[in-house]
Amino acid sequence: MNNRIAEITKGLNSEQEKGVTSMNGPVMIVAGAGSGKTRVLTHRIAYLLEHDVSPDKILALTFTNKAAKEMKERISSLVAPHLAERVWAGTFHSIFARILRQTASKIGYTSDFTIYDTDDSMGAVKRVMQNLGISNQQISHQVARNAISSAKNKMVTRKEYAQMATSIQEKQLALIYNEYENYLQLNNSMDFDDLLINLIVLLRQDREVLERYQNRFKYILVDEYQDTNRPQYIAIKLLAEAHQNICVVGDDAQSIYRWRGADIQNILHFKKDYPYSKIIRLEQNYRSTKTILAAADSIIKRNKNQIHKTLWTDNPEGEKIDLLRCNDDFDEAIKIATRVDMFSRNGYSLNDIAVLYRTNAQSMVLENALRKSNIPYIIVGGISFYKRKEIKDVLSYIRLLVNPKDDEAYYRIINEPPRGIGQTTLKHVRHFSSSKQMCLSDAFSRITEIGDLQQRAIVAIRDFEAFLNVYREKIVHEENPANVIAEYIETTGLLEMYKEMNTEESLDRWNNVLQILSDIKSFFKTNPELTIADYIQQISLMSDIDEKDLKSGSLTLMTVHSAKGLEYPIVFISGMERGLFPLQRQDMHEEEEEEERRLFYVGVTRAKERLLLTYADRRARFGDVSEQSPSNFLREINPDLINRPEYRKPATSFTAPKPKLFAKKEDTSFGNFSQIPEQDYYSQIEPVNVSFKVGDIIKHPHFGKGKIMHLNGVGKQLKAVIKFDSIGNKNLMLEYAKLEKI
DNA sequence: ACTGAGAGTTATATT
DNA sequence: AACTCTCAGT
Repeated sequence: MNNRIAEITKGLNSEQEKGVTSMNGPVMIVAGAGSGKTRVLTHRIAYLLEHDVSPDKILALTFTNKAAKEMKERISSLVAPHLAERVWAGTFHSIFARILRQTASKIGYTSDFTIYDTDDSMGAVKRVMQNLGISNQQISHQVARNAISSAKNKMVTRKEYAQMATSIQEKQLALIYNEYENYLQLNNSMDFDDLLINLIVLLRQDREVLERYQNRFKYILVDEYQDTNRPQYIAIKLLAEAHQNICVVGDDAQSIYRWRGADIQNILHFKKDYPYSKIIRLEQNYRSTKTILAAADSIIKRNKNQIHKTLWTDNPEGEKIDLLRCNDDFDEAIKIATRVDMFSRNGYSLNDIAVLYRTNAQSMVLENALRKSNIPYIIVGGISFYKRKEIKDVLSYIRLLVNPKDDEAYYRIINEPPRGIGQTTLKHVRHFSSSKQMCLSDAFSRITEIGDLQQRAIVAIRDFEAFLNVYREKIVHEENPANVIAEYIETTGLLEMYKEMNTEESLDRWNNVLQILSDIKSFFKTNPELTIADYIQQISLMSDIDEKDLKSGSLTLMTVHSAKGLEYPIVFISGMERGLFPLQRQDMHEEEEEEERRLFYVGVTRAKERLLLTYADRRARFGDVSEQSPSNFLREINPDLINRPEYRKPATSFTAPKPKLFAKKEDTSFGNFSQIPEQDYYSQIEPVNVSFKVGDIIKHPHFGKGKIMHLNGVGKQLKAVIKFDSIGNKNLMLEYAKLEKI
C-alpha cells in the first residue's frame, strides 16, 4: 500500500505533489501551460483511490470526452483498472445528462429525452418563429438562437427575459424564447444549455436529490476551470457545498471561451467562494523549449487582466521561431506543405506536426496543397462525419424510435426519401399542432381533425406512422439493436434513393450510410449492455476533437481553439495577419483583444520544439482577394527569438510562384524586421482610407444616392452601413464599393 | 409536390 | 465561395 502511494507521488515536483496529496478541502491549482496539470489531476485521483476512497464517490469534470477518456486511461495505469473505470469522469454535459436521465420525471421529462444539438436547436427556432409569424428578415434565426443561448448561459429565464425586454426586437425575442422553451418541453428534448440549467433546477428544487448527489460526489475535480460558465459554476458549487472537497485546475491565461459565456471571474474569485482554500501554482513548464516559452511570455504579459505567474523551464534553448512571409494563401499553403515534408524526411513523424489556424475557412487551401504533395492529413472540426446530411438523417430515424416526440427528427426525415408528405401538408399539420400545443406525433394520432389535408397525404402519414411503430416494437424485443436498425434503415428507402440517384455525391452518401450502420454494429458489439438511447446520446455530445481519429501517420489541421490541451513537437500557426488573427469583428473592445491574445498564447504554447508562424500579403476572403498586413501579435514577440525567413527561395518542388509578386515584395522583408526599427516596418502597412466619415452623402454606381450611417473595420476591412434612397440600409466594403462623395 | 434558378446572406471559436 | 431561402415553373 505504502509502496503504491510512493509510486504515485514519485517524480512529481513539490508543488505538483501538494496538488496530488492535499485530499480534503478546497484546492485551486493555477497551472501554467505545459506544467503537468493532467498529471496532477490523474495522480490525485489515483491517490484518493489508494486511500480507499470509493471510485463512485469521485467526480471529474472535463470539457471534452477526449480529455475524460485520457484521464481514465492514465488513472488505469496507476491503479487497478476496475477501480479507474468506476470513477465518474466525463464532460459536464455528459455527466449532467446521465444524472438527468435518472431523475427526468421530477422536472417534467421522461428519461428518453432527446438532446438537441446546435442544428436541431436552430431548426426549433426557425419553426417557432414561423409559428409566431416572425420572418427571418425581421430577426435572423441565428440572432434569435444566439440570444436564447446567451440568455440561458447567463441563467436568465424566459420570464425574466420578457420582463427586461424594452425594445420591439427584445420583446419579439422574448416571445421566441418563450415559445422555444415550450416547444422543447413538448418534444421531450433539451438543448446543450438545458443540460446544465435543468440540473441546477433539479438540485435547487429537490433537497433530497441534492443531498443524494452531494453525498455521492464526495470528491470533485474540475479541469479547465477558467472556461466554466455560470451554470457550470453554480452546479459545481451546489454539489461541493456540503463536503467542500473540490479541486479545480485552470489557467486564466488560457481562457478562450468568454464568447460562449465562460466567466474568468470564476477562477479569479475562487478564494472568495471557498475561503479556506489552498492555492497551488504550477510554474515549471515541461513541454516547450526556452525560446518558445519566452515568446509565449512576451505575448501574454501584454494583457492587463491576469493572475501573475512566471513560467520557467529546464528544457534546452531550442531553435528560433520561424516567421514566413508568403505572397498569398496559396503560397502559404505550399510553404507549409514544403516544410512539413522536410520535417517528415528529417526524423519527424507527421503525427508530430500540427497546423493551426484561426478560422475553419482557412483549411481548404491547405488541404489542396497537402493533397497535391501527397501528405496525409486529418482535419479536426470542419464538416465532420456526424454533421453530414445523410448521417443526421439516419440518426434522426433512430431518434424517432427512442423519443417519438422528437419533432426536429420528424421534420428532417418525414419526406426523405420523398413519400408524398410535402410542405403544404406539413404546413396544415403544424398549424394544428402548434395551436393545440402538441408534438407532431400527437397531432398525427388525431389526423382526422386536421382540416385541408389531402386524402393522399393522410394515407401517407398513416403508413409512415405505422412503419415507425413496427420498428419501435421490434427494437424492444430484439437482442441486438444493430440488426434491427440495419433492417429499419434499409426499409426507409434511403439507401435505395442514393443508389438510384447515381451521382458521385449520392454514392458517397450511400457509402456513408453503410459506414454509420457498421459503426452502430461495432458499438453494440463492444457495449452490449448499452441501448440505442445511449448510442444517440454519445453521438450528440461528441465534439470534433473527440472524433480525431487514431489514424496514424497524418498531419493534423485544426483551429487554435481545438488545439487547447494538446501538444506537438512542431506547430505551425498560419494566417498571422491583421483582421484575421486577432480576428476583427464589429466594435472590438480591449477585452476581446485580450481574449485573442490568450488564444494566440494557447497556440504558441502547444509547441514543444519548433514553432513556425506564417502570414500572407494577399488572401481570399469573402470571395474577394484582399491585401493583408502582418498581425500586431507578431510585433509582440521579442525579435531576438525569431528566425529570418527564407522566403526568397522559391518552393521549387511545387508550382512556381508568380514572379512579379516576388520581385515587388522582396526588399521589404519582414524577415529583417529585427534589424529595422519597428516604426519603419510598420509604416509599410497600408494607410487607412479616411476620406469618408459618418454623415457623408455619397453616390454608388448601382444604388444611387445614400448617406453613411456607420463605419467599422480598419484598412481594407473598412465597411460602411449606408442608407440608400433606393433600397435602404446596406453594408458595403469601401474598397470595392466605388463610392463617390457628393 | 418537387425542381431549379436566382437572390441574398454571410465568413470565430463549441458542448 | 458556399450556403440558405424564396419563388416560379412544371
